[in-house]
Amino acid sequence: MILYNSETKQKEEFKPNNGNEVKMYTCGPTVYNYAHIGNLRTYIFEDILEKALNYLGYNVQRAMNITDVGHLSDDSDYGDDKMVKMAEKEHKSVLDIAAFYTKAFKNDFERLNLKWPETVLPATSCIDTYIEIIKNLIDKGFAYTSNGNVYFDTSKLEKYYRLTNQAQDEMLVAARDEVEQDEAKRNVQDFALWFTKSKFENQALKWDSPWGVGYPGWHIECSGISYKTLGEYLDIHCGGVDNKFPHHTNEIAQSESFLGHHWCNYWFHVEHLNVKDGKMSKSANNFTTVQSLIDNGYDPLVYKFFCLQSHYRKILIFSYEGLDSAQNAYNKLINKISTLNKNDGEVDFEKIKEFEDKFENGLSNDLNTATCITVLFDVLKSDINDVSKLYLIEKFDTVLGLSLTTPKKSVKNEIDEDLKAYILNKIEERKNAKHNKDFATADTIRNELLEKGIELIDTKDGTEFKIK
RNA sequence: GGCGACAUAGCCAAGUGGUAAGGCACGAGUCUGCAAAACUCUGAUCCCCGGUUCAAAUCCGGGUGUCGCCUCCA
Repeated sequence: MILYNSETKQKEEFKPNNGNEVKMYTCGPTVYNYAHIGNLRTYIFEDILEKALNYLGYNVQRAMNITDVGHLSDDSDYGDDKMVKMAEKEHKSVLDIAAFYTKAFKNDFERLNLKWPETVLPATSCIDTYIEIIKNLIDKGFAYTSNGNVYFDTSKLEKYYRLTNQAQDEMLVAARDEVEQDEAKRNVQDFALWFTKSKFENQALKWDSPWGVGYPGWHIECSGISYKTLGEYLDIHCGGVDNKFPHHTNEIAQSESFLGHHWCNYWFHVEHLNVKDGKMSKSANNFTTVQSLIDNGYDPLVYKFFCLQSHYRKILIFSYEGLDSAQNAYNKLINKISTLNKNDGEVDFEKIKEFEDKFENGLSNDLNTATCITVLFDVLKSDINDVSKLYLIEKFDTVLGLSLTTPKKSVKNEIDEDLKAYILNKIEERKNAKHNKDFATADTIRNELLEKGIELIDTKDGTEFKIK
């Protein structure tokens, strides 16, 4: 499998450290609010990556954190911790808030057919590990205490900027107005490992530590959870592009200084979902959630399909127009698949090979899901038998997770008998009207039903109906 | 100010040196009493300028434009 590695900035042949065993870490959410579909784009592709690796014969061990402590306020840098702020607003404890939004996040995973990683740990469950790492970093001289906090000393590294080409003296310090410079740091790019004092005094959760009662810095949690659950060597680390700097850069600094060797071989970053004028974000208040998609009548899988038609390293612009287009395509696909005959013979393993190859090549070529989707259409258009088509589509769907062969139960089977009798009665009435060339009455019946959300479809073998 | 990404038909989008996948929409046709659905057909020389090459959307240089990051973000 060829994967683009953000650290080397090129596509590379993927080789795990240990045979077919892949250790994969994915940065999780801060659970102070619902995830929006832009956040979810990253998790969609991480899920595809994991399933593609499985498809290609690897065993994947995957871990993810849930950040339930120590994050700043809203998207500006003022005020209180995000978690604290939301807790106050909703009159609940910080941990209640975290539990609530973790559950919501998990629910989004289910609705998008994403596999929940085997290991998911809240940041607050690994405080001991952070303390162990920080102690070690201080002992080795990579960290220092100042004004009550513990900071990582970036000047001790040969190369600090690993995922970005920025040169230190060319960086603007506090590029955004709201960001204040912390005078306690020795170097401007140093970052906190442990806080006992900060501008956010009302931190709700605090723990005892060798440096006083306080809470961990943001970056240490991923290093800690990754070390605790996956060990000293990581094959792939994933996240959104915005995390390249400072988050992932700092993770590398901490982890490698602590471990004493190179840590992670491949960095997988997913580009952002934008709206027309820029990125989708909670602060810009231009975000859409899975629930709001559902409320607007869209199947969440339509959004997933929308994402898979483009590449994960390209910005994707979200619009309802684009989503409608994806919805049409997805519905046609599902409908067509549902008409395939399950009993028309045996799978023709000779003929399906070319499609399997094309699909596999798509996955192997830096996760080119767009060509994988194209293979779906190719299969349906080809002249292989239906059983072979179904075999392929089911196989491909183990990676794509689009519920291609298991669409929701036909509404037709679930409606109550009275309604069904009523509709069949109307169809009969219309049939008679048509027979008598009374097309006005026939059309009236059709329109009446349509207003009630019942669509009539005339076929050679008579009239069928569909409830919207 | 620095770093980086992107620019392909009306829209989304693949393509990484050999004469442009796919999807949506539009239009035409078949079918139909009409319509819907379904099926068939139809469209681009790849932002601009210059260079390398037998050959470039694909490589190099210079523009233009859009977006992102520079300690909150997926």
